[in-house]
Amino acid sequence: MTDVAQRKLDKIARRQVDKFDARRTELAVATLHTLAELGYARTSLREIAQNSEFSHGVLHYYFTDKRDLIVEAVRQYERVCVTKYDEVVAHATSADQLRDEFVAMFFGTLVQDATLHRLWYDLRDQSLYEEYFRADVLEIDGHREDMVWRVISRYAELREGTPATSPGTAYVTLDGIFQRALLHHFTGNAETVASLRAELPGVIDLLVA
Amino acid sequence: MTDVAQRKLDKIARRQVDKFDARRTELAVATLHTLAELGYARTSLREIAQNSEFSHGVLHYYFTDKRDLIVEAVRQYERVCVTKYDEVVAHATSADQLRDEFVAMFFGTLVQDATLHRLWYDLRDQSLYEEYFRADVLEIDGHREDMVWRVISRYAELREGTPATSPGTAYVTLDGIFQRALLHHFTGNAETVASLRAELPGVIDLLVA
DNA sequence: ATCAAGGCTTGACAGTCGTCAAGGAAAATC
DNA sequence: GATTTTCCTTGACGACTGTCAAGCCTTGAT
Repeated sequence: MTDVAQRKLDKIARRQVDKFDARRTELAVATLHTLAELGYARTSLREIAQNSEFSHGVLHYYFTDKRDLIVEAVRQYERVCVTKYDEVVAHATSADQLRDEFVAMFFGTLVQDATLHRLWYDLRDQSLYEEYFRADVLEIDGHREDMVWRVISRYAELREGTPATSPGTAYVTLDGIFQRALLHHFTGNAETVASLRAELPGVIDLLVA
Repeated sequence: MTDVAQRKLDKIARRQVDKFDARRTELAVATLHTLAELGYARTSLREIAQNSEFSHGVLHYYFTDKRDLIVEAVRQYERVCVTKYDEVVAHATSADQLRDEFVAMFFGTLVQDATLHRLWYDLRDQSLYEEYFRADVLEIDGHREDMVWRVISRYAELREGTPATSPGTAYVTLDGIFQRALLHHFTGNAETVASLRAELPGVIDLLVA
């Protein structure tokens, strides 16, 4: 086989692989939405397929089994959710501005992406029962911690102070507030969410005092 | 019917009710253990029955359906887990003692009752998907917050200071640390758990500074 | 134009689920 | 001791699950 022919075949192969991967992520996204809507416990392959434009059989063409599919959906989640606050950090010129915009985005995504956040906590806890995607969960959790730390350390910088806690503690504190706000958001308990929002600036200050 | 006969009947009726309730809680406890072991997603009625001394049919004699059973199991969890730290608070005579014993019990129950704690987070998140036991979850969450607040406010008292946050913020901070420690405990990541333990006293001080 | 390969649908499989009815065993009542 | 009531088991039902094989349709290569 000539070099030219070889290169041509490679190109074709690559195109096929690209197409294959594109379909995989397409189906992984459909899976993510289904999971966010129904939760891990009640998500079935047929339900996932109904949220895509294909039939249920196709899932076993692109994925070896359900686990493979869910792992891919989890990784898809990661791509969506771990750089949320970076633009806020990037263009904030004062501490107050950073804090206010962070709070706004914090509660903005809480409402806007509520089902997706609900899913994250579901998946993180499921990983305590089934090991198969725990590594991915830990990786995402680390990225979330990094994301929070970029905000807090930048805020300390603008305040000309230093963080009062480790990155891990800062993360779990803000994440705990987020979880609680999410619970009361789904309960329809708007005033509790509002009071959490009112408290958040003070907590941030506590983390850098 | 004479008064005596009436009272006798009442007594019998009460005994039957007591017996009925005793069986109910017995089965609810079996349900709780099954849930802790398998998680909400994979817990079936037949599996629950196998963790009791009865067959699967009996569950529909004492409970109207699966939801009824799970609600009762959730309430059973509440009875177990929301007074853990009260004895520590009661007999601590110095701030340092209270803090040290709290930390010890915090990480003691983390390891000892790990599967039960894992279940709590599972149930709390499931209540975001299905509303039927959300009220119970909110009630338990409130009791956990109260429990933490009894510790923190007493600690502040012994330190002759005042809490630096609201009860809610204090709770979610400690709970966030607990969740993270639980995750790394199940992962087998002992050094991360140890470093969270080393950090905890500092966080407590931060909450009352 | 023919043929092979890839992409997708359909339908079936074995297993599990919650639910419930029929009936046996045990206990309480008379 | 006989009879009614309570308690529990067994087995079945329809629905739903993940998985997979058979085959159709489309696409691209020759």
